Amino acid sequence: MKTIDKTMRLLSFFTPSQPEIGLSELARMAEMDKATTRRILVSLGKHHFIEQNQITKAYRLGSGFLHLARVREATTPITAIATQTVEWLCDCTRETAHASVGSPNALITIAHKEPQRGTVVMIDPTEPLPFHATASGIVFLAFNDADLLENLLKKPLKKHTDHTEIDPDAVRARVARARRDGYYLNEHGFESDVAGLAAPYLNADGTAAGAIAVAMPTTRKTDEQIHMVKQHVAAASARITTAIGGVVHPSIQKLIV
Amino acid sequence: MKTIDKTMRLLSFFTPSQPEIGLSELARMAEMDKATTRRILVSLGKHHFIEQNQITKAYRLGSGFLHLARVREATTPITAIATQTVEWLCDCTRETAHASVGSPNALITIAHKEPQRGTVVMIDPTEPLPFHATASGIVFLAFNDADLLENLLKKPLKKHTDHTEIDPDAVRARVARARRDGYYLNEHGFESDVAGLAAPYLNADGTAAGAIAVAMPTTRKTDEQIHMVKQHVAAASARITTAIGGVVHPSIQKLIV
DNA sequence: GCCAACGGTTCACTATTATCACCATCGGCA
DNA sequence: TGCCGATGGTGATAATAGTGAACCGTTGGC
Repeated sequence: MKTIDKTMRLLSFFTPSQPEIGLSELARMAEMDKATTRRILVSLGKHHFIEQNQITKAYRLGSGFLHLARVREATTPITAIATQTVEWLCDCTRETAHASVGSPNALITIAHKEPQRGTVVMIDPTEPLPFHATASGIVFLAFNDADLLENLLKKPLKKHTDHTEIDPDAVRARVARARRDGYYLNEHGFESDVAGLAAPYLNADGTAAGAIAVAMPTTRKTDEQIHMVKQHVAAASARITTAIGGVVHPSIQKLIV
Repeated sequence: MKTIDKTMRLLSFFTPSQPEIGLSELARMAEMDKATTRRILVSLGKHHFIEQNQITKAYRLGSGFLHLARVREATTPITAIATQTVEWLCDCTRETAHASVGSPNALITIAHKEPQRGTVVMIDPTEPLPFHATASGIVFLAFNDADLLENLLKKPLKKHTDHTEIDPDAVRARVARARRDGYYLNEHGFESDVAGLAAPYLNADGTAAGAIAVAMPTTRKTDEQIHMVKQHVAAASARITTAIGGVVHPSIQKLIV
């Protein structure tokens, strides 16, 4: 079904930071012919999945997704569950908590909460989380098809801080460790002086649907703190997994007291 | 792009009341071959737009829509605007207010609020609003392609109450009146003893994106009440239209004091 | 007033997708 | 028990669909 693959590929280029894209630019990004690109966009437009800015002629996502997201949420209320769980996690750990779902190129934040205290990590919920540079990304890769990881490593990885790991083999090792441990602790990978501890939540088929994580200043990173956060993140992960009909992975189960 | 048409057609059968559908049933509903249906579903699944219940083997919408809906909302924050405006409308009129967006077969509620008082109309936000039986539906049809109306009238219309209008010509007349007036007042069409007054909000190209409405018990329907509600609904409509980059239609503009 | 880039379109060419007949499996029912 | 009719799922050929280089008209910068 190559037509569908191309269609979905096109959709994946629309992001919060680039929500409107012109025809030529989109064709270039997707490495497709302009004519093909346009035909797909027009087709999607007929079904309200794409709209066009009448002035700039740029294309943007349509209202159809609003509708389907509501239907999806009616079946599997992941946003609702995640919001609750993130609140609980933030209250327990007194650190910033956030949950995200997978998309082709990154994780998208669906819920977040910062605690009431002096120094906290602030999160921009519209910013996609790159797989290789975040704890959430590593655990997501660890509990997904190996193809996703390998496709990611084909292209050179972006350095978000001086400490971002961009060596493919090192990333593979991190993913392997996350798979073994059921969680991952990442430091300075996405933002300097921030440590993230994440665990995935799983679909019924055992693949990761997304990840839940705690982000804290590295200055507060002690063994006791990590131990405490790890247990709470694992519990939060298990809670969401169960709620969406998944089976909690043994490596996560054993982290919970 | 027939493949895309078929794909989107399949997606349109997933509704809050029927969020999981088996292969044979879906193929029958869409009047497609089982093999074709399955290939499309598998393709969508690869991109996380469809998931399968491992036990019942039924298909449901995937998490991809969550992500795209967030991107869409980042561009055109219609849900956020609608939520605010519905609150304002409810507070002003002291009646139930709700906003909805168009989908292929009905309108989907994206925001609603009931006022604090004795007798109010209660709304189930998961229930799709049929075009022909609601004030919102009539105004949505009035400010959309005539094809949508004609396709709807091809099939026999469903009677939701004893008073639901199901005669095609009568529905055409109602739509024409809504187009002329910029609003529509519907009584007993969807629920007995409820009157709905709706106005559309428009995209930049002049077509309706959705509708905003007030629902009240028919017992409170007086000329002054209707007049007051009409003005507020028109103002709310104009507010949303402007916020999403549309141009307020003259017939709606003239309703605003 | 040129050039380069844009959005959009065309039509000969070529690839993809549909269909039917098929299989394995499940759950009732006698 | 074994049959029936339903389900999910599959594969090879026939039929239909999608592709893309080259094109047009416009816009905006230099």
